[in-house]
Amino acid sequence: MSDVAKAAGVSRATVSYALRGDPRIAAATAEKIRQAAQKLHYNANISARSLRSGRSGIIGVAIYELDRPYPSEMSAAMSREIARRGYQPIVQQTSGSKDDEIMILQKVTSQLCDGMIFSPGQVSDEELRALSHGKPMVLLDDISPDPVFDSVNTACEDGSAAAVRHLIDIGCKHVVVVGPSYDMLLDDKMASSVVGRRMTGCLRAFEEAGVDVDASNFLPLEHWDPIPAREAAYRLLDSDDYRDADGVFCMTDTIAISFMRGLADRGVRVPDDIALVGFDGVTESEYAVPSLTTVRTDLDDLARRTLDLLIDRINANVGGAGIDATGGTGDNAGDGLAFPDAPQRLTAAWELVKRESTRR
Amino acid sequence: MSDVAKAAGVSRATVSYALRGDPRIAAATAEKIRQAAQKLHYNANISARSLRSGRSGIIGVAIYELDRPYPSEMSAAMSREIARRGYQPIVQQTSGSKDDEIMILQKVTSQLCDGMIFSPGQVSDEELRALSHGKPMVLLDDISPDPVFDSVNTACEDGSAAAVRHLIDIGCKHVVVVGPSYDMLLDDKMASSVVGRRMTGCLRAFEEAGVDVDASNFLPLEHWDPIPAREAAYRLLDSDDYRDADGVFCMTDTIAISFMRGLADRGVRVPDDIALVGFDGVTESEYAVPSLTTVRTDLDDLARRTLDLLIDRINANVGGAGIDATGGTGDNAGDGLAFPDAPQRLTAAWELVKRESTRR
DNA sequence: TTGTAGGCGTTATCAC
DNA sequence: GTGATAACGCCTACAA
Repeated sequence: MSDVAKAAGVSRATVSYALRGDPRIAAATAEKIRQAAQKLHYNANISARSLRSGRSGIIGVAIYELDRPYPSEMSAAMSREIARRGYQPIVQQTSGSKDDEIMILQKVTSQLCDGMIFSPGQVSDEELRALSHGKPMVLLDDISPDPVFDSVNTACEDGSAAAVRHLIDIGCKHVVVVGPSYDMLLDDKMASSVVGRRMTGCLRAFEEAGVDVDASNFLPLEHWDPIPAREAAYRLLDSDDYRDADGVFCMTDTIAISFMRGLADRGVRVPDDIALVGFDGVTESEYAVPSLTTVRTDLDDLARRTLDLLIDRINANVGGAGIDATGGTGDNAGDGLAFPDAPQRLTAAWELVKRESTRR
Repeated sequence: MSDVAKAAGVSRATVSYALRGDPRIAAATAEKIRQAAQKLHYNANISARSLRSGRSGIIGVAIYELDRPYPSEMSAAMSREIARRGYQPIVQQTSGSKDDEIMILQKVTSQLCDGMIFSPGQVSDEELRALSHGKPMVLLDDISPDPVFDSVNTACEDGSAAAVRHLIDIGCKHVVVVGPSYDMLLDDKMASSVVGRRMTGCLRAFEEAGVDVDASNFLPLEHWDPIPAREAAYRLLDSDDYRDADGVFCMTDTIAISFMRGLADRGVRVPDDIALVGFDGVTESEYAVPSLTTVRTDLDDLARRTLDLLIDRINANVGGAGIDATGGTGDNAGDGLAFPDAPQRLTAAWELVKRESTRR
């Protein structure tokens, strides 16, 4: 910074002001400084800035299973939206264990980032509050009963209901939901977990159609992974309970595609013998053979809503403008409106995309 | 840190030493300090550490198109391996433009990270050197003629040759390679680009089989994306040049799966009418119907080799041990061997996985 | 084996 | 509108 100051014939403080677009600096001076910085390949040191001001201009995304289509497409959408708002995105994988989630939050995200987007796996809301160090955080698909943070959710209930309704509409007599166990109905987490809310949606659709529901309408999956999902198809075909199943709703596209592969292993035709619906709307679902009907979450809308919330909180924290005065289109939803302190809870746009797997 | 020092009854310096496992501190003292830190939820501030020592304990992965299966599976593998070695992984998406790649390197990766793993799109090796600020970097699939950095590559030539050979072996009379254009042979970048090297492998296989090659053996693709790949299938079927094509090698699995979808749109059967081979070995390839024969890159091996190189360079930079004395299994390949200064160039393990798409 | 002191590159608070 | 100066929290000679 000293070098730039010298080259531009000003003091270091002036360089700092000019580079961050402080209006106090004369336009001509600022331009001269910017050019000097450019020529010297100068870039402000993030560590120093963060140490001194507590702001880094970085927003972090921490997500489970970066190698699966849905999380990776979601991270990509978040990254794009973060960059569009003049922040630097970083993505981190929370590979399952609770300790790992905690470590990521402690060691990098909460320290380095001005705000975080987190898809909680194991950590509770209360623990998160302690780990957040007071930094703004928006949670994804967090359904805890009394939320501590803003959150944006996928349309678990409505989406699942639409999926099951669609199967019934096309004439399925025995619809099976792959993922949750029937016993879950007894669970007190029905309202506070993603599975529970999706199951609730399914039940609503069954009820509206006048379908009586029992254990034979659910095929539980220990892990929502490709291998168990593929094997679940064998279980469906081998068990008497599901013998007349003619429609299946899988709780994620990845499950649906693996399940479909399992059906293909046994020569069962989709949609002729069994119709199939997924959830997420990953790219893959469009290119599968047959292409997969699915409840598509609008990831761009999800990202937009998430960042609306997060950036409002970040600005509320300091009561000022963003760190990068040059970058922003500055549409921080709701200018001038005081941001409410109570955690907000939004739902991303979605649609039922009808494709070959339910074409009859 | 002062609080921890007070709680443990030592000075701040002692806390710093103890927490990083400096052998000078007595084991009992160190333990006492660790417990105090734990109780107070103390974590060293990365910004301050990085500012003072130049080391952050973070390794960055910068990669193109985080929302595609191959890059996302690769990032996940890298993240796991980075964590396994006691560093914190962060992933960034370089969404295409050269400016974006530069910005990512300038603004965060090169500043914040002790080392970087980069899959270069538009930026030249020389530009990278300037942007790296002397920090170690390992490139992925960088084939520049005189490399500046270590790199780890996929088996472009051998893998492609194996793919084409396999198609010929199962009896294909007219093999078409989807991706590069025949004109590329005239290009001087044959040896220094991924496409070029994969094409070279194809040509070798053709030659070894005594097959004469012309433009009808190549179906060029403007962008290696699903939509153009799907349409490429229509082009193949509609053009007289490819009328008798009975085997297709696609340069990535994503292309192959989209291409296969295009064939299905026209009712062409795989493998009966046309056999198909992909490249990468993404999870999706195993669950496609029919499952896809592919040249699978061993991502764990790729990650291992990449981090062997990178961590050796990081340690050479400071001539010491890793930042986290507790974390490492410490198998930094080749103990005691002086690390050569010349850029290394390694190739990841791979295998041809034969599946239904070439079963005849 | 432990304590002391100075500085890493910024930004914020003052004067001017 | 600009310049001097003191922190931010940590690391590391060096002294004890």
